[in-house]
Amino acid sequence: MYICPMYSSELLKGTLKTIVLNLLKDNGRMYGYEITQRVKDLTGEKIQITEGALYPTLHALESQGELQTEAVFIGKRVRKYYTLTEKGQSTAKEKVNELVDFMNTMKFLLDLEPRTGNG
Amino acid sequence: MYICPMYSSELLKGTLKTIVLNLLKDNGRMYGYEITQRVKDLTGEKIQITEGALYPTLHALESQGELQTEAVFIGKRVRKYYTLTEKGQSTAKEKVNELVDFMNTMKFLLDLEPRTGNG
DNA sequence: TTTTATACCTAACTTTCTTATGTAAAAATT
DNA sequence: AATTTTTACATAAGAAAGTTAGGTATAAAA
Repeated sequence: MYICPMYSSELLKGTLKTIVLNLLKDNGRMYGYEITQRVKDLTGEKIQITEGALYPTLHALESQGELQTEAVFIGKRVRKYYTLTEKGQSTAKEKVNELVDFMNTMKFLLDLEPRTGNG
Repeated sequence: MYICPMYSSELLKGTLKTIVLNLLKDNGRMYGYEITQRVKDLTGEKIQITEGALYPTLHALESQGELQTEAVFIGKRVRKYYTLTEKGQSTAKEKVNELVDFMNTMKFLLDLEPRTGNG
């Protein structure tokens, strides 16, 4: 039986806010549980955001003015939708750029794109 | 005046061991201070490994049997050279593969390589 | 002679997760 | 109808892996 190879969780550290902001940038509005499922689905369960990590992060982003919430009743239950504020939209772009730049630097450092001698 | 844009340090978390193991794989043997300088030079100071992070990491890798040391006197000072053990060599490969896989997954998740419809 | 660079080290603290736990409604299963 | 699973929110203790700050001491440069 095949066990899905999740990444050692240290790698995820520092990327959670970026993932959340970027998902909201692309999807308009989402609620917490939806975010965990979307990430799980998109990555084939390789990346699984835990609720213990996500909810505090959402609250922090909201208190920093990056996100705003909208409570919607689904039957008797409340579902909290999050959307980016204007500040959140620019932060999302910055964070994604920073992460991409970091990953490019890392790939170079790991010598995965060796110079071919014509540079 | 231009300030060098270092990455927010959370991103580095979880990648330090991989960087160290990979540098030793490519360079045969290195000492701690040399590693900090090499990374700084290779990345244009975008990634700076602090000694407070590096030395404990080197000690941990050694106690886990990934690295072995060789003390060399330079004048009156000791310099500690680290080399990969056999175990360290396979760990280095695994760690690099994992990090590359993770970065590919992240790039996909961030929708930087959108499907073109022919997959 | 004084400062900077080299070269090692540890410890308190912070950040950011994981793990565990709690609540409760809706849906699916037996 | 009763039980389990899924949905959906939340918090808190603890672990992991860094940063910041400090210490020691030699060699080189100013």
